[in-house]
Amino acid sequence: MPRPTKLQPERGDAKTRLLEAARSLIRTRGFTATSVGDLCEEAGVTKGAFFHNFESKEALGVAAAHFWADTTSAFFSEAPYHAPKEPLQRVLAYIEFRKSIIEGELSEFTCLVGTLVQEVYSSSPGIREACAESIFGHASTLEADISAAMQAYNISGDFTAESLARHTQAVIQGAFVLAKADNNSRFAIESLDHLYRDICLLFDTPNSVRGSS
Amino acid sequence: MPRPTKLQPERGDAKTRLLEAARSLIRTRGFTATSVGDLCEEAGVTKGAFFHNFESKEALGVAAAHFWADTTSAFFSEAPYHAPKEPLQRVLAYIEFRKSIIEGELSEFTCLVGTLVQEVYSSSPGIREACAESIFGHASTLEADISAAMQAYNISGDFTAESLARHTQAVIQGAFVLAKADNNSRFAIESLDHLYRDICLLFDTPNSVRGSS
DNA sequence: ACATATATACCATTCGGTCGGTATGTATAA
DNA sequence: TTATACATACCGACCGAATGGTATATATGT
Repeated sequence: MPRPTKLQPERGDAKTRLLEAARSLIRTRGFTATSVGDLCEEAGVTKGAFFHNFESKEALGVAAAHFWADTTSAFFSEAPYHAPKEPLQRVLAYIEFRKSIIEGELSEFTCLVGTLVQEVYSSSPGIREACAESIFGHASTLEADISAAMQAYNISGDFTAESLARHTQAVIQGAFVLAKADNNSRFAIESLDHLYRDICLLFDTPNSVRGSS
Repeated sequence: MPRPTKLQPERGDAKTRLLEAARSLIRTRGFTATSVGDLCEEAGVTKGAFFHNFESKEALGVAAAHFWADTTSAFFSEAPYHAPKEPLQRVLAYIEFRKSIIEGELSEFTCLVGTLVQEVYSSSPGIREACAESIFGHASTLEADISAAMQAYNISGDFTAESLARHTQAVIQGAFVLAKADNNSRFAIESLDHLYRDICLLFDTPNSVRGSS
């Protein structure tokens, strides 16, 4: 049973606070550069609480990736881009929504698991796998709309709903890399505009083979 | 004047060996998780040599990013994708070339500066800037061909040669993130296929406005 | 000889992690 | 109710190892 901590009871239980601290600090500094002490300080918790709730720093990394998957999937499932009646419009609305949430500090809109997996893919299989679940799990939430759009437009190119869903995530992840390099969000927006245009073309041109059968 | 080291003279001077060690280790473990001791061991060099050649670990990070920019720009300028006579074909050949060099271990084909900048964009402005120079510098090498192709096909959409060049790099960087999450190169290839198709559509459809003036 | 390049011993600090202890909640039973 | 018993959650001092960095010595090329 979680319980408010003694030190700062108003902030809730230690585990959640540590996961929130991890989300914030890892997005800013990276996983390795974030020490257990940093996390405890940010969470207002002691090391005892840390190692009571997590077996190791790596276990916190895995938990942070799961926490990210859970919170983001709730966030996206409640987002307004599901409203349009046409499936293609929902896909395009998703991209517009992704653009709209690019605001404020880089560490506030970039992806925790994308950063995390680049850093530890080789040294921590557990974290890598949890990140993969988050990324590809989110991608899969787009598949139904893409698939319906492909049927509606009678598309039968040499790609699939799954591959296009994954590609959108690749563009988004790459957009974040460019944004961090540029220390500015403008090129991330720019790439999402390219993605938007590319998907329009994919669904609205003679080049995307429209079968007649 | 560089000089072969005493310990392993056949491997050349310490500075170059440290930069090569950095390229390899940082791509595998990340920057923070790579210690100065690790670098020295991998390079077959002592700490004295390290701090003689680099003022600090961060300075090595900056130098490693410049080293990456130099070696990759030489590599790409000699690559065969410049051969086609049509500019659009050169752009497409570039993407095919990028696909063709996705081979072997993840740490052998992924991008040093893309990984590096995700990790330290906030904590080390010097490294961030060096990474940005490498990424956007490489993107700019594509601009002439894209621009020429846009003129040849009389394209006047709401994008530019610069933006498309950057977008290709976003896709490539994102493809590497997905590859690391999946611990496999297949989805990286898949995204480059999407990029290839998208560029074909962009240059070969009624949807890309072909002005008559 | 003299500047440069490499080697080695060493230092203060920080790291992830451990451990004994305390405070709080809950189940049981008189 | 109240006393007892036990489990859970948190605290904070402490540990050995590793960290980035320094100081000094030595080797090499001109």
